[in-house]
Formats: sequence, C-alpha cells, structure tokens
Amino acid sequence: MLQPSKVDWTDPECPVARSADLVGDKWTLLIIRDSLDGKRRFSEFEKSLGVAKNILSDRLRLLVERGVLTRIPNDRGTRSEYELTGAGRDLFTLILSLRQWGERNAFATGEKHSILVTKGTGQPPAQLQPFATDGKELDPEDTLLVKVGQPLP
Amino acid sequence: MLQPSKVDWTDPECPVARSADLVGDKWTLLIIRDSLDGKRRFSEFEKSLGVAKNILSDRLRLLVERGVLTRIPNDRGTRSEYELTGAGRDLFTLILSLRQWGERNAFATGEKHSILVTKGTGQPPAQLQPFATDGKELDPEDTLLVKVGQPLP
DNA sequence: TCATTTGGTTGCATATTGAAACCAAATAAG
DNA sequence: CTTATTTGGTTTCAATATGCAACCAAATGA
Repeated sequence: MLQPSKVDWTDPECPVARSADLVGDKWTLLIIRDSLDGKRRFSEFEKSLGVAKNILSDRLRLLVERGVLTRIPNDRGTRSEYELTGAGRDLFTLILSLRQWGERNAFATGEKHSILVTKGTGQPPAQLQPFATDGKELDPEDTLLVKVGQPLP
Repeated sequence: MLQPSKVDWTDPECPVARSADLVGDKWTLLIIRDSLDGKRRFSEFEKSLGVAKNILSDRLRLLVERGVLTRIPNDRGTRSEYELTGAGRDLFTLILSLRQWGERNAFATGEKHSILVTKGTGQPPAQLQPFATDGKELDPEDTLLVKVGQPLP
C-alpha cells in the first residue's frame, strides 16, 4: 500500500476519496501523464508543463513520498530521475479515462488534439468501459454504494 | 462540448489536461462521485463531504458553468437540485477508475472500505482495463503520444 | 404561529500558489 | 584545463484560494 502515515484522509473509507487525496490535483495528474509518456527529468516536466519550479518540486516530492514515483539519484545526489513505481504505472487506466473523457467532452467537433496510439497498429486504444461481472455494460444507475458495516441489500 | 469560453486551458491540445482543468480537483471529483451515487441537494453534498459551504457553493457553480451539472431551481429560485448532464454521467468511468486504483493501491490488506456493487448481482464491476483495438491488453510502454501536427511514425 | 432547516453569502485569518531571483553542482564549449 | 551554460532546485514575496464562523432570507415543520 502507498504511504499509510502522514496523509489524513478526507474520507478514509472511500477509495475514490483516497485516490483524490493522493493524485486528485491538476499538476499531479499531468506529472503522471508525462511519466507514463516516458519523461523522467525535472527539466522535462518543467518544459512540458510550464509549471513553476517550486510547485513542480513540491509535487515530485509528494509523489515520491506517496509511493507513486521513485527518485533515482544521479551519482552525487543531484540531477535525479523520477521513475513510476508499480502503483504509478497502475495509474495508466486513470489517465486514459481522463484522456478519453476529455476527447469526448472537452473539444469542439473538428478541434485538434494530441492522440495516444498503440505502437504496433498506430490506432488509439479501445474506449474504456465499465462492465458487470456477467459481462453486461454497466451504467451508474445499475450500481449501489455499500458503505463499511452496511449489509448488502 | 463543455463550455468553450472562460476556461483558459493549461495545455489546450491535450485531452488529459483539459479534463484535469475541468474536473481535476479533489472536491470536484467527490461531488461527481456523490452525484453518480444519486445525491442532488446542497445539504446532501455538504453532509457527505464535510466541505465548507462557500467551497461547495463555488464548485457547484463551476460544475454547472462547465456543463457537468444542471441546476434545477425549485419553484421560488432557491433550494435547487443539481443533476448530472450527459457529460457528467460520462464521468462514471473516470470515477470508477479512481475507485479501483484506490482499492488496489491505497488500502492496507484487510483494511475496510466502501464498495460499489451491481444492483442485480451484488458483485462489484469488472476491473477496467485498457485494450488495443485488436483486443490485446495495453500497457503504457506499448503506446505513443502523437502531438497535433506530428506525423504518425 | 413560531421554530427549525435549508441553501446559501460575507468577512476574515491562514494556507497555497506562482513569478522571479538566486545558487551550487554538473555539464559543455573553447 | 578554464570558462560559460544548463540543470535542479531553494528562497522570497505578492496574489490567490481555502476554510471557519457568523449571518441571513426563504422554505418547511411543529
């Protein structure tokens, strides 16, 4: 599990809220986007994001502290690189769902945007979609939130 | 498309960044989580989130302005309800991916958390997973980001 | 009718952000 | 080897955002 200490959760029993506490911040999400795209150096993130250095520094520190990135120091302690941990790579689905929602809802028709393609085929990934265990497509109305200690209805 | 005016995008050509600008904020994400769970009233969100009223008010306003929620006024203009738009309901996949990542990475083994279940079966949804169009599982290393104006390699 | 709840707004103190200046170590150029 | 430049930050400071508490009018309930 990602660093259990230090974080005081907004809503400790809700996995959505824990994720939001850990990575639910604009710059954090964009750093993860870039990490998944292979970027590793402070300057690469800075150039790609256009974020203030102190903020980038802070977010990288938090991401390392929370177990999403590993800091790999270069010889003399400086000029380190930042590499995704397992939990970090596991954020691929989240970033992809941000991307796909944005493509569907945040661009005017015809407006250009960057695309993610599969190296082999050159085609974009299939649309992520929620399914029930029986294989049927799942809509929000067909689901129910069961809180801790609550019986399954 | 969601409100084109007003937002000045962090990275206009990147769908991930546009999504992050629109919904990449902790309280915003939790409001959407609650909306998908059927909550509609100011007081319901307030009670569920424990957020300051002015912040809740601000985020609801932004979500309406951005086309994620619709405000349905009650008779005399007050005590309105907030309903998800199509783009809002379309965030189900995103919230589910936050939930599933959190379940996998933000809880110690054995630690309890709320769960989302399918009404019919009482079982949680299948894990969301990225696939290429050819049906193969897709890892981040197998993908490539193609920026606007860049030729497909 | 009177009390309470709801759905906010306002004011204020504190925390976070972001721009800019600064700096030492690493690297590149000559 | 020596000097110039780049890198990877830290520090400072002003502007902005947050969150608590008080307040309020309209709606609802007793």
